Amino acid sequence: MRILIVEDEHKIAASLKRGLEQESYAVDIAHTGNEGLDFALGEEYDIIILDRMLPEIDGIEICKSIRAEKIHTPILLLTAKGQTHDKVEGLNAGADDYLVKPFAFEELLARLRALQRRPTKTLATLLSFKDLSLNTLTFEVKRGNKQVQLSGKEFALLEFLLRHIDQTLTKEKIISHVWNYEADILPNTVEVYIGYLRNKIDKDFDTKLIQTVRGFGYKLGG
Amino acid sequence: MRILIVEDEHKIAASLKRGLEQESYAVDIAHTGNEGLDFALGEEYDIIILDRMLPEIDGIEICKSIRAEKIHTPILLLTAKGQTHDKVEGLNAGADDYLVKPFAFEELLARLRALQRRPTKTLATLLSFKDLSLNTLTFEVKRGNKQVQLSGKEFALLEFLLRHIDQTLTKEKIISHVWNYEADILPNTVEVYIGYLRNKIDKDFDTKLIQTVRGFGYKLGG
DNA sequence: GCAATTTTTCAGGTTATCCTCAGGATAGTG
DNA sequence: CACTATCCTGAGGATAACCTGAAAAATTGC
Repeated sequence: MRILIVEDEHKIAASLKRGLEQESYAVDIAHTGNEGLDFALGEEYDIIILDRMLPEIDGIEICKSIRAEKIHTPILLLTAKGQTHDKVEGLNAGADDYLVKPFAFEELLARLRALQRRPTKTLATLLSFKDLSLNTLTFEVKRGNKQVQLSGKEFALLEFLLRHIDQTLTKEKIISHVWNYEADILPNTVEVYIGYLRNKIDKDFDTKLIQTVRGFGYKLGG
Repeated sequence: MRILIVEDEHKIAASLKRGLEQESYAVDIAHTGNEGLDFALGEEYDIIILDRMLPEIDGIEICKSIRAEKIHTPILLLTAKGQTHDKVEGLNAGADDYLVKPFAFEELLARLRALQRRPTKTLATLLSFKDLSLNTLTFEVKRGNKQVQLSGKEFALLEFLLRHIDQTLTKEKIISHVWNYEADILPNTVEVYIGYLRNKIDKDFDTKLIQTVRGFGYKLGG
């Protein structure tokens, strides 16, 4: 189990590290927010312990940044105040649990164990068809063994196609599931996006997966 | 994937929307129960997130109303209290899952993914007569075990015939149902399309399914 | 605030589909 | 059988569906 601690007070950080290593965790320490973010993005941790109050950046911001990078590692937020207001803010920012300072070390251990029990990693949904695959957790898309880079809308459209493999989907249906209410989208926009997907997914391959069913819509097939 | 959020607290709703859009969901927001019900009945959603406590109507009531309209979209109920009593009530009303506020955003994501993994109830869409079948969801048409490729109008005409199996349909009736009102269509056009259908459906088979009732119209029979 | 990316619209070319027409086939009637 | 209303069908122009390059509009990142 690998743990990252982001905490500016050196003494506290060091004592946590010692205690956790005693429990056979592998511990890294970052003393500033930026450093912490670098570690979190660069290495793979099983849990991140994040202080709410940091010199440069707010812990909440770090938390948001980590989530924005699609990293779903469980985050435990440490905070000096115990107001529920703070708690809600932290949870909304993407933290998984929340501990008020000062705390008993045993309490921390218990929370860490609870976070580890959480089945977050098993939740990845893998959608696939033939040699095309899409991971809704990591946003990775592959055709064959080649990684494909998609934009947000392209991804959403492909996900919708993959969730309805044996159906022919009309442009209207696609619009109503991939776009929201206030988006007023022309059918042609769907055609354009299908074109983009074809360029990225079908262009370099012999078997074309995205099929046009003239008069009805589109479907995955081949 | 399209999500409806019914939540009266604007801040929470907005922050959820932002977070979910980051995850490539298409999100609509309703701030009152009535508005939420309108959205749920009028649009197609893949998931509905429903706050338990709403100003006008109780979330539970919205939930019941949605189910009463035969809409089987997965519903996730948000509630401030964590009493099991509430939980049971929510699930009885037709909710599929249940989350206590405040919650970690990651937790919400996990629940949503779980709800999406459920097999969606697809309503029966198969029209058939003898060994002829038509699927309105996939737009597939089969005669015997042979797939038949129809154009849009041909499909619409055959669907109309299949929905009125015992009736003899006049050309006028066919025109007014298969074409739209302002379309000014000659009766001969129907004859032409009946011909197209016969070529694709009856030509290679001994028993002819499309019958002419001279002076009155056409019907499926044989 | 500016550059880069993404989203959306627009205008064009291409092609299957749609629809009409005209002439031929067929069924019903006297 | 002849006559007529009705139906069938091959041919072809009009139409609408689809694709695509490019540019406008919106969004994001620095």
